[in-house]
Amino acid sequence: MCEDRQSRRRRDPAATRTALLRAAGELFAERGFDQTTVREVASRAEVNQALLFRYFGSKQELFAEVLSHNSEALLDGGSPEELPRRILESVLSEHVGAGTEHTLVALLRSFSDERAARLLRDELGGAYAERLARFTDAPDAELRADLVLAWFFGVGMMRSVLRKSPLAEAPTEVVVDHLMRAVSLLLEKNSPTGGDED
Amino acid sequence: MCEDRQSRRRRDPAATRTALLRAAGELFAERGFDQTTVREVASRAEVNQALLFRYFGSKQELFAEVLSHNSEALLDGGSPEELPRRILESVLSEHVGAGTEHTLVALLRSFSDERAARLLRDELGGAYAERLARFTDAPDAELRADLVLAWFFGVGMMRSVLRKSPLAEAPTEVVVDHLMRAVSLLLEKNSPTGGDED
DNA sequence: ATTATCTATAGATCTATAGATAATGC
DNA sequence: ATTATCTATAGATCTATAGATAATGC
Repeated sequence: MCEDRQSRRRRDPAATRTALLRAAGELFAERGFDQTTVREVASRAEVNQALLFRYFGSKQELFAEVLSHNSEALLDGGSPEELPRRILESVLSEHVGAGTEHTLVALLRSFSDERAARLLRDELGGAYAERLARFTDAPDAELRADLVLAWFFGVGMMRSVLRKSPLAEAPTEVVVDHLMRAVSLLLEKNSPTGGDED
Repeated sequence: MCEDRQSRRRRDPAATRTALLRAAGELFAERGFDQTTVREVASRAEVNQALLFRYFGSKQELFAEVLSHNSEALLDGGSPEELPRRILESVLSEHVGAGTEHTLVALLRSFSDERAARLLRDELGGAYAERLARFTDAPDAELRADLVLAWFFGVGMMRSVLRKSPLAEAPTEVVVDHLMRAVSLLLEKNSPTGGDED
């Protein structure tokens, strides 16, 4: 019998690519790398599944592109002093929404995948931590930055991924306040002319 | 032709069960829930794969049992005052090793799986956070406990799962010192009679 | 006789590719 | 003519189960 076939999409490579990237961003954020299938991505993008491979080569390369795309926007999207707060708010908000860049939740949901983890460690972790390290002149600045980043990720994980109460229900500002207070301890700058230290 | 079959294991239900639990604990810690297959578990336990289902019903139930088993040991395994430090050390150490109870790394690697996440949120998260909340009498004690737990998990994740430098190479004591200092801020007790704290 | 252990496989995935079809650009 | 899009499927998983086999306990 004549199955009704998918109506053929208009030829528009750029739009197809963009649609795939966007759908992938949403789905990775909703389910993580593992649990997202290429068929779901294609389906949400309203694109044939084979095109995903034509444009990105593999599911993993697609993920890498999503991550670097979204991270650039976050790292360079505002004043440097506000970066810690911006990262924090990105992992706290789960509005996997409309036009704007996605949150870091995609990343948080993908920690457990070996291949995704390598990307995180090598490309992203480095970029975020390096920026945070600039906030302090302590000799172990990079370690402190890692600890702060780990906190942000951990909180985002428990709140947006795990949805543990009461953290999941707490107002963003309350969470941000608590964290920023403790973080300023770790990342404070001791002015070289002899400020006090902890 | 006559394939050489698996030599039949001695009948010992208790030992079989234990072997499966132990192998599962190791593998979940090494690879997480998703990436661990029941065949690997059975193989490491030197047990036929079908027995896993006989004894635990499903992969998910096996995971639940591993988690609760390991957590009990951690929660009740020492002085209450030392609990934060014990949790922290558990996520920092990755010695997925011999006889002793496993670390929490199994848990950390499984955040992204929906089914595993439910277990974490409902059973474990609750137990750990509740214990931590006892350390402070702040009105938002439970939220603070969540934030501390999130930090521990986040640090464990970046160190043991992601293996990000320099965090992955830092000595345990250094990491513990940094965290415990900041944590004492969040969990301090303002004794009503006005003694000194921490 | 009971039941722990094992074999074999159903059934349900999922990624990736080869090659057919048809819309565009020259 | 070129190449974006689509069909169909190979090939490789993985969980779970039905039923055969054999070790134990009475």
